[in-house]
Amino acid sequence: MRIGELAESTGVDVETVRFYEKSGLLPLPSREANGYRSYGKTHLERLAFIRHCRALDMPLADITRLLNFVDQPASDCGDINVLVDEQIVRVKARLKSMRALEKQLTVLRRQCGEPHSTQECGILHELVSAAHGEACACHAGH
Amino acid sequence: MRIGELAESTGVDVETVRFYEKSGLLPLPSREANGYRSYGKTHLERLAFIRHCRALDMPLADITRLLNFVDQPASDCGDINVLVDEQIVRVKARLKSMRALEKQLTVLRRQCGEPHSTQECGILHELVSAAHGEACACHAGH
DNA sequence: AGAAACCCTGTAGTCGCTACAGAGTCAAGC
DNA sequence: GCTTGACTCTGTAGCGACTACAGGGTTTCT
Repeated sequence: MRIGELAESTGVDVETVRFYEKSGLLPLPSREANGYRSYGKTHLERLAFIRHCRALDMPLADITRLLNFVDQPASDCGDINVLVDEQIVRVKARLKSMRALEKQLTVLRRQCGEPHSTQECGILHELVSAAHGEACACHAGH
Repeated sequence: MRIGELAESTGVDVETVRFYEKSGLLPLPSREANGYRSYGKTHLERLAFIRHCRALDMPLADITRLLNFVDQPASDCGDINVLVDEQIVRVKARLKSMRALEKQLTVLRRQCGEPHSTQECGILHELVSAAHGEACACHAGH
């Protein structure tokens, strides 16, 4: 299988496949006589694994560690739990701040219904008031 | 006011202040005889404005546009609404995918309660099954 | 006087790709 | 046989928003 086919069947960009190889996530494939990369089933599975982890927003460094576990079936899996737990903590934290962010933005958006001169724009007024150290509606309630 | 004081009173890193200057967000300050940057109240307010916008996760390019509006008080503010609306759309979309992500991760985490051999780890099993194109619990229900 | 804390410029690193530039290879159509 | 187009190769640079030096100069405190 050439790189284009591998990329196609995993929904990954060709450049990204080469990037994963360079980053050490994908093992070096064998080469055809012309120098083209030649992939097998194991590469396909490994790439699918990587994409699945990426869909869970795991950093590549963590995926590397997971792949090491996959390659050593006899090792203890305790660190895998830790790794997933850390990821959950990260996501939860981001989620919390995103929720606050959404609220702040909608409050801010309400400051200006109809377009008018910038001078009277409630949104800008809000943003500028922060610059004066005043309380602003969008960041008022923590 | 020197750069350290400015950074301190806005909660911004000194390097970040210089970065904002280089990016054209902060106007060039005057310099002391020794070459040190010298800031005034306007810089302080502008920097606070920038940080407030960044707290709303706006890209620097959008903040630049907002600052242009601030500098032209007579202009129409219609584009400001558009800008904020776009930001809200971005945040809502990210929020949605983050929520799905959290769910997927907690499902995944449940696959492995107690540490044991990697071979039997439910988490790895889930992740690997995706590599075989099978349905996985964490990405099962869309 | 000497050390710590500040300031300067400029460059490189982070993360996970993405987008070239410039070249070689291959299959199909005319 | 020759061109066109699609594929592949390597290597490097760019994104966004910083962060972290390296290698110097200046100020401030003791």
